[in-house]
Amino acid sequence: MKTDELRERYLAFFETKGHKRVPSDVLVPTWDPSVLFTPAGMNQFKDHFLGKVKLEFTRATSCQKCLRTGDIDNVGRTAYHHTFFEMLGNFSFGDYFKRDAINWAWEFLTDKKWLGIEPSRLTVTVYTDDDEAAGIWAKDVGLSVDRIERCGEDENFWPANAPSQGPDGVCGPCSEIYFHPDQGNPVEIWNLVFTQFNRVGEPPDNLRLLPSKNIDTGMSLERIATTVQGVPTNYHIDNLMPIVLAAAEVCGIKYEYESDNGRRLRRITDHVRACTFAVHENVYPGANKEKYVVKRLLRRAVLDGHQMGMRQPFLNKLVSVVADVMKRPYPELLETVKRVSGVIEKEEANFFGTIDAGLNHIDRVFDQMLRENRVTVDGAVAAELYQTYGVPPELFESLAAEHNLAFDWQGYEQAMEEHGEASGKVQHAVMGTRGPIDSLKQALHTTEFLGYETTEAEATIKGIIAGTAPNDHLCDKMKEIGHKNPVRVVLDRTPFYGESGGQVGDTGKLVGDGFEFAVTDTQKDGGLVIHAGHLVRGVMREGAKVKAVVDSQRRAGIRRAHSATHILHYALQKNLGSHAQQQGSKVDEDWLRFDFTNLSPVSGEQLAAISADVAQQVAASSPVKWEILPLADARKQGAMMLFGEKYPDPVRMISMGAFSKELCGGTHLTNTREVEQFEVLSEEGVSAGTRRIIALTGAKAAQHRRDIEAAIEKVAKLLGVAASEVTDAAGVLAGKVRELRKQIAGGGAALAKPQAVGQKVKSGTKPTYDEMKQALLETGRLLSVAPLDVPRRLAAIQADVAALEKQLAERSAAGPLSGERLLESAEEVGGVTVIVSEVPGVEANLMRQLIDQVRGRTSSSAVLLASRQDDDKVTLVAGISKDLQARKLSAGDWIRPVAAAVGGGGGGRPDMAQAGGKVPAKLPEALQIARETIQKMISKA
RNA sequence: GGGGCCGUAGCUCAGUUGGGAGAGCGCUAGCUUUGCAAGCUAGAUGUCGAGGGUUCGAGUCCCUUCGGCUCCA
Repeated sequence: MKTDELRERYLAFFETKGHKRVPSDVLVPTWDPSVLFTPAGMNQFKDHFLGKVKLEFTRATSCQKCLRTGDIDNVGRTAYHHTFFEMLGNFSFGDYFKRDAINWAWEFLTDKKWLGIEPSRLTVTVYTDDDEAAGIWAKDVGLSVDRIERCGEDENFWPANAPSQGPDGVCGPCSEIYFHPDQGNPVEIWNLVFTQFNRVGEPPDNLRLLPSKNIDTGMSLERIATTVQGVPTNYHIDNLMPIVLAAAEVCGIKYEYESDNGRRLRRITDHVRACTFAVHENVYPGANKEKYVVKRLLRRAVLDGHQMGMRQPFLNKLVSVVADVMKRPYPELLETVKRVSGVIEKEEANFFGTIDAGLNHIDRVFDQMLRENRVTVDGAVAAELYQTYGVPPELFESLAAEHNLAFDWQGYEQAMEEHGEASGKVQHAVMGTRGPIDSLKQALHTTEFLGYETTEAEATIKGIIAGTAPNDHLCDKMKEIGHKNPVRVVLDRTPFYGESGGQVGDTGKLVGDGFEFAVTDTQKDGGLVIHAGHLVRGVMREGAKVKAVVDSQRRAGIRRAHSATHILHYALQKNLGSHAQQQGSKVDEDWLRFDFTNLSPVSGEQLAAISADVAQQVAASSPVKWEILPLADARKQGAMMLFGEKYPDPVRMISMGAFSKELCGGTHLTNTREVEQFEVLSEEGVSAGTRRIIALTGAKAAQHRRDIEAAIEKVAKLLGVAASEVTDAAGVLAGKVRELRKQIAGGGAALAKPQAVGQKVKSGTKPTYDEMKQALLETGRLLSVAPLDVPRRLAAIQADVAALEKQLAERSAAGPLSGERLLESAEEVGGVTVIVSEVPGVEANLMRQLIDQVRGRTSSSAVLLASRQDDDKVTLVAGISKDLQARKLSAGDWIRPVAAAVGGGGGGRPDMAQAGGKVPAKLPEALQIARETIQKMISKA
């Protein structure tokens, strides 16, 4: 039986038992912050199990794509381990329990109509004291007692060891079904979890029966397929073997089960399948969270290829094979093969680069080991190379082996552990714990949301929660004013929008009889809306009537920003391509941040075109409408759907004119013109493949626009050119500074004529705002400063130019400079040519060159030059010839007392020393000291 | 979210208690030579990522910032 057929039969079987067939949730559920990837079939039903949502069905079955990295080291080595796999499951939310779960599992496995597995090949386990389950297996199914094994809480409890070690919360015993093949050990094929307890505290008597019990079963599709198809490992089933063989072909080797390369090919198979799905869902390899997991999986697979001799990207060629074998359940994979393999290829190429660089680092380590005569690669060193440059330790080890060197894995592991601790651990949220919010949830289920129609409404207080978790609690009344931690209030109905879908929560106030509560933030928890804030006057009681009033001005700004976000999303896709999908979004008062997929930075022209498109849609005054409709209908109408977003059904769809349809729960305008203005503040990278645009709307956009206009005007005035020419003019000015610096350093005789920088102001048409803005942005980039800092920076550059020109003027006033001319003023002291001279406008570098010239023309010389700068600085450089050094004279000794005379200090090497001072007025005296000092030094030597 | 590393010539990089910006490859010219990444000689090339600070003096020390690489969670 093919895997595709097996999957279908399972779902069909449970449909006959009254289950709703639910499609697989996404692999990367961004709606669930507690996990990076979907780890099990039950994940999408968490809230169903906890009674947090209204149940539209009480029995469900699904085939869920899952990804786990806990056992990643076993992948390829064993027959059954994967990172990516599909999990079959059937679920009961307070509906049927053990009896049906067990009987149906047995029926599906053994009935000829379904899988028809020989019953004698199956045994089961139950939890130690679960007589109920054991009884059902014995009496209903008819298993003999020797085929029902009782196991402890480490094996047959979920979560493992929960009764004794926790965590608190929902838990229960389970029953596992084993298959006994002809050869080898029995394999667990199905796990039935009976969640019937709530754990509270430490044993004994810490397991309380839940009022509604649940069933959660899981059967790995790959494993049951292996069993049914009678093949030795999961990698031999009909939808994995083609990938293994394709990988072997791409790598140019023959697949053999029992070999290092066999293991490598299986690992490549698993990882490329995982990466294909993840990248398909727009999770690109990167530095954080799930992106990092994808990157690591990818690199492990590439490293396996590298160890088999591959030196060019190859994994990307397997994407189409994965899509082909998985096309029946996931036809959408076929549509993105090109994009997915492109992304993978790019990352592969990156990693080959990393490996190349790593080889150099490794060689350096080997060289050092050779010098120090060591034969074992230090694990800590290897770990450091891995942490810093990504040099894979496996690569290090195999190269070490080639050099007959050992590799210290133990030291490596230890160093990595220390690094993990230094990087900080994160504690995981415990599932199913019950706080005051949860009891409110059970009583209320949802807060009725009125915010789409109004910003004011009458409501009743249903709960007041004070304190912070885990010490938070419900209270009947609240009279304390000025409390430090925010208090949370739950109403039966509210116009306040709780933060979700990137839109921030509303602020405002709750006014009741004799009291007022200031709402500083609004959050959502399940279906409840939580108003957080502070009591500002009076006494607030549970059950009291209030008037809930949203800060409508702020809300208006949020609506502008949110609708503008949808328009921006449209404009991005139009200008960059359909890949430019939302990756994240934050909407605040007239402020929005939008992350989207795009491999390269968005150019100035593209950005201008995007802004123009947004402006055009705003000006077009398109109506904004929303409707509630079935998810399938929304999809049919081409509404934008995002991966990882969990959409309810029916769903709320926002449409703007004919150009935008998005599923969204946020608050919006009624017409695009109400956005008023839209201004992009910045475009930047957040991680590889993801860009971020920050933009403003309404009054904030208008203010920003005025700031830009003011800045450009200032710049234009400063440079004396038209606004459209500021970039060029700034470039010329920056070039001029460079030129002047070079002249001063090089001592070029020609004094640059101060050239007019576009003195003529062109009349002609006034440039548009967009042109001026782009000019300012470009100028900012040119000078590497923020656009609004451009005027200040330019003023500084102009001051520099003036100072440099002054310096050059001083120098040219003093006449041409050269070693020859200096020699004219030389005096002879004991056979040594001594020059002590002020050289106006000359800086240190040029002084050194002059001294070198003198030394080149004389046999024995001592030269000290000085110049004044900026009215408060003196620069001194002294040099002596080699023969004087041989007589133990030092330029440093000479220059020190001279520098002291002008209030400074200095030093350097024996042949050349540099110093400076702060009192230019004393320079003449200092030079006199210089002459006396050198005379003494020469006569003494 | 946290840790580490790197930005110096077109490229790959060196630059040692702070004191004259370098090497190899490439490039240009000449010579030599019939060749396969040839040899010799000469030469050009730098906002030492950006901004600020400390200092008489910063590629080097401190702070800020931008860009890139990398690991951990």
